Amino acid sequence: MFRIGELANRHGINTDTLRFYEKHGLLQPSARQDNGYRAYNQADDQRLAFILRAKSVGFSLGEIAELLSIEVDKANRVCSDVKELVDEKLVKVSEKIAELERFRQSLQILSDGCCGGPHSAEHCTILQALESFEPDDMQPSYSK
Amino acid sequence: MFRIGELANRHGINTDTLRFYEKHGLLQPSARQDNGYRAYNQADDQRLAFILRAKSVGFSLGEIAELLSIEVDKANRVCSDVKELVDEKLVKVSEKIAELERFRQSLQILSDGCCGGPHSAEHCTILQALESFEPDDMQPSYSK
DNA sequence: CTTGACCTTGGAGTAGACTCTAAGCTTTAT
DNA sequence: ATAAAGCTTAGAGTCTACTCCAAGGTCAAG
Repeated sequence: MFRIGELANRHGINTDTLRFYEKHGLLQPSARQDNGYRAYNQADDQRLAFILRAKSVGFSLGEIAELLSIEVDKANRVCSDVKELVDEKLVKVSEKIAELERFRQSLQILSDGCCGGPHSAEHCTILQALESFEPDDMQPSYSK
Repeated sequence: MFRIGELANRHGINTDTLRFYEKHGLLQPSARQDNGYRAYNQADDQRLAFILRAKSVGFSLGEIAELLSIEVDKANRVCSDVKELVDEKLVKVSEKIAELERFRQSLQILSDGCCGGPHSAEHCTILQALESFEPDDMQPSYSK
């Protein structure tokens, strides 16, 4: 049995985080001591580890709640239930990467076009681009 | 001279967004009509276009405020002031991409290991990984 | 018996970028 | 004349994942 501070410490997180997870239904302590202190057992510890691993691969707390609901009812769930969640997340992450890649390329084009020197910014190509170019003008041209 | 609705319409945004930008110092209407309505002129329109272009390449509103402060004082600023902001953003975006790439690879490994079929989730490799693997186990192994 | 570390609760604050609501005035169209 | 559309304001709500705060109870050490 661990108290909240011990459990938090074992996992390198804050006690507030544990109370936050509890409030959001991710991790209920299995019991309370007579004095009202939260009492976590081995299973709670493992559940927390599950949560933190899921977080480390990018799942949001909402998605983790879904994963947990399958985990606790494994016997009545199938692989495709689980894989579906992973694959949906894979799509979301890939889309976000694609968006950021577009940003990165636009920024790179802006950066490359600017001398970055001590000249007056009045003719700075970056500002000129932001003043009047269309977004398309900041896309890379694969044709050249 | 445009009223708030016209300006919002021309740029495909919400009037609330315009008021929000105003409150946050990004875009002040150059005048007010006698009835109190906001009156935007050509310069305001161009400033808004600048803001939206900067947004489209990934700048946050705070970063855009910095760009605007250089833009309006161009004559006394230099290229390196501008390029610095772009390059800092480039670093932030690249770091975020790197993080998401790690997520993507971990998720891909989880997905690849699972049959995704109608079998009981009791032996699902994804759940097993989240139950007991160390985060490193979900990194790709470049050695193979 | 006091100090300090730990625990409890409810609730507020943070960041970012809006989005919505309420109550009310103005303008435009019928 | 009236209804619909548009404008005003201040302020609240949304989402995510915490993080902090206040006021107070509990427990071990010195």
